[in-house]
Amino acid sequence: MVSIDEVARLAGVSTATVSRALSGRGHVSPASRERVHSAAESLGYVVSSRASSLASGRTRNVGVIVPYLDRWFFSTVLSGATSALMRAGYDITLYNITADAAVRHEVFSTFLRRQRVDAVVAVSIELDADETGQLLDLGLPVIAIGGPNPRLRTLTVDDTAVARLATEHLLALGHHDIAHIGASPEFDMDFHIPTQRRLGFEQALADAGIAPNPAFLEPADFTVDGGFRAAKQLLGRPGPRPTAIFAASDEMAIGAILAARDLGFRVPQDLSIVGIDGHELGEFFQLTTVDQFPLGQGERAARAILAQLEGTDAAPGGDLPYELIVRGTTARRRVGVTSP
Amino acid sequence: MVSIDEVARLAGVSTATVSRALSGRGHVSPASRERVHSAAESLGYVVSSRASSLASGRTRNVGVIVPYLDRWFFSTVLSGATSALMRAGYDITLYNITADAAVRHEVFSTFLRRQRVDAVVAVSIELDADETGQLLDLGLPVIAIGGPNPRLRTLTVDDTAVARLATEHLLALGHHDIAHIGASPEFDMDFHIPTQRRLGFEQALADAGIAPNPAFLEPADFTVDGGFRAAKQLLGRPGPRPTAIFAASDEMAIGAILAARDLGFRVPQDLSIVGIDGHELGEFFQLTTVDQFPLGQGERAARAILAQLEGTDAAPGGDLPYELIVRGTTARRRVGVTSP
DNA sequence: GGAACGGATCGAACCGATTCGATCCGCGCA
DNA sequence: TGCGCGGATCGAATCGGTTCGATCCGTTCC
Repeated sequence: MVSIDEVARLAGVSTATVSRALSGRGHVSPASRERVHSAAESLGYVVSSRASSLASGRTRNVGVIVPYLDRWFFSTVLSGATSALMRAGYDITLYNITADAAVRHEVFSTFLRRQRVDAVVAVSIELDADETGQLLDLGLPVIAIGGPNPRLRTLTVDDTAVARLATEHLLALGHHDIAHIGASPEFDMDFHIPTQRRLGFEQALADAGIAPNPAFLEPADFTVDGGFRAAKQLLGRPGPRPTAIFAASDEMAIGAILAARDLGFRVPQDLSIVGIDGHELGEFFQLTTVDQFPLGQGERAARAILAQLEGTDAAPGGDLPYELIVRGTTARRRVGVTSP
Repeated sequence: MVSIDEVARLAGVSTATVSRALSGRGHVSPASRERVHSAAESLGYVVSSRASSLASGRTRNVGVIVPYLDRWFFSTVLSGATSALMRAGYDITLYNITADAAVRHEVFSTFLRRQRVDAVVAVSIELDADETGQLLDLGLPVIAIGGPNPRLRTLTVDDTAVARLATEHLLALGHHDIAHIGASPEFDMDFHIPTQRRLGFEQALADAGIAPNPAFLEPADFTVDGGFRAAKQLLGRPGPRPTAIFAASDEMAIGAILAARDLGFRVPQDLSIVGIDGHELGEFFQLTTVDQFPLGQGERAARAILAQLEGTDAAPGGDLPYELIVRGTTARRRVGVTSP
């Protein structure tokens, strides 16, 4: 490997000047700068991050913690974050916290403390008090996407408002008998998002003066299959039947569409369905949804971290955008034909 | 941050001994080892990878290059690789080569040369000669998953054999009129996998003495939507109609299932459909497929790299497993009812 | 009993950059 | 002409570990 000394020799300057010329810090005459750059180029020299980070304390590397890699939502956020960071010249070190509690603990107690990263982005992770503390202890810029955490700088979407928006869309179309596929009320403590979405749903109903029907609350696990099963229950069960379904994720909404078709219900004529997320398959299924732009979430997190790192810190975290995308799975309630 | 000197002082030994005790290299008496470990623990000391890697040349970090993050197949391979590497105590630095040619070039010419990684795993990337050369120049262990590359150690599945297996499954069920959704013959040079799969398809037909029907070759882009459109063409067009479809990916196969339903064809009674990959939704759609265990691919790549890094290099790359999973979307051809 | 051996330990050189403080020099101004 | 100032540059200290070579010492074996 080429070292800075060879570049210095070839350019006829000291290593100090090479360092300043290449990093852009401190004064270097245009002539020297040019000589250094062409010497570096002709030798194929790239600054060793090992040495550079030891001496300067900067790594040009951002740690990203994700709970799942093989789920569409998370990998999309990650994709947005990585491309923005790489464009800025940063490397990304990936910490995949999947399932295994031992690994998860190790990440916070060891991996992150190796001084390998300049900053940390935590994507949609429910951090407990210990983990939050360990993150803070690093003394680095930290951004958490998702779930509010008062001790951390966060980028959050208002999950309750999102759910309310989806529900209000159905209400505006004349639906009263609206079912929800998502969190079971007992799940409350563990994971915030499903619960927030259920609360938003209930708020919207309450605002419209509609009493919640417990039979219209069907728990599911946020997968297509889960949505499919839940919808089959809602539609197949004897007794009153909803005219619309609000699913807490697009995957579940897609499952619900397929279940409805299976049972002979036409969407949206017989049943309206709305989801949340902005899933890549939403377009294909003509799914009405509240998009929360996961790619954009990753990019915003990256920009926020970069702003902190470069010192031009303007944005103090903030709210993430969302938007109702009306496509083909929702329609006005058909009066008089609804409940056969 | 705690440094090695503090640990040495607390344990009453030299920094050299601390280093040997914690890394497990060289001789340290059990007593000293114990004192060092408990000193380190009580101080919350973690070896600085900056300093350690500069001094030793080892980073405990593996670079992983992926072409897409937001596609199921790649993120699943990545997930398998990361969890295996993290379990072994390695960090993962992620290089996402998506689209942008400038970034892609930068990765090979700069990012990877920063001496940040001990080894590189390239996931399903078609590397050109330059890129292969740059990878080799790093002088590090490199493993490529996917596409054969004579200059690199690779882990590959025999794409032609996989496609042949899928096709032979349909043949064995009595189908003669089999369509293929996948690569167009003109695409040949760019990307190997679609072409290999088409060739396997054609080989299997030839072996069975069936002349290929150009009208039964429908190009598509490996997405659900692409498979959907392709199947609509195949099934809706006037003229002879296939009794079975072999799609070159599960996503396209799922699109084909939905298209068939749309048009009123029953799967598998009227139409058999088989895919490739082992997609997470395969189970839900009861899709018959040739699974290639992407999670396992990532794990195997990780193990191969670890073996090279730890010196216990036994496995010289090799072939990846695949397996026909017969579920509900394929059945015997219904004699006499096939072509209305 | 002494040489040979090998485990335990230490001091110090070293990895390859960054950056502080010092020196040098040209220029403007009194 | 002399002085002060600031840009350009350099030497050397520094970052925090790892590891080489040397020292020390208790065993084993002639």
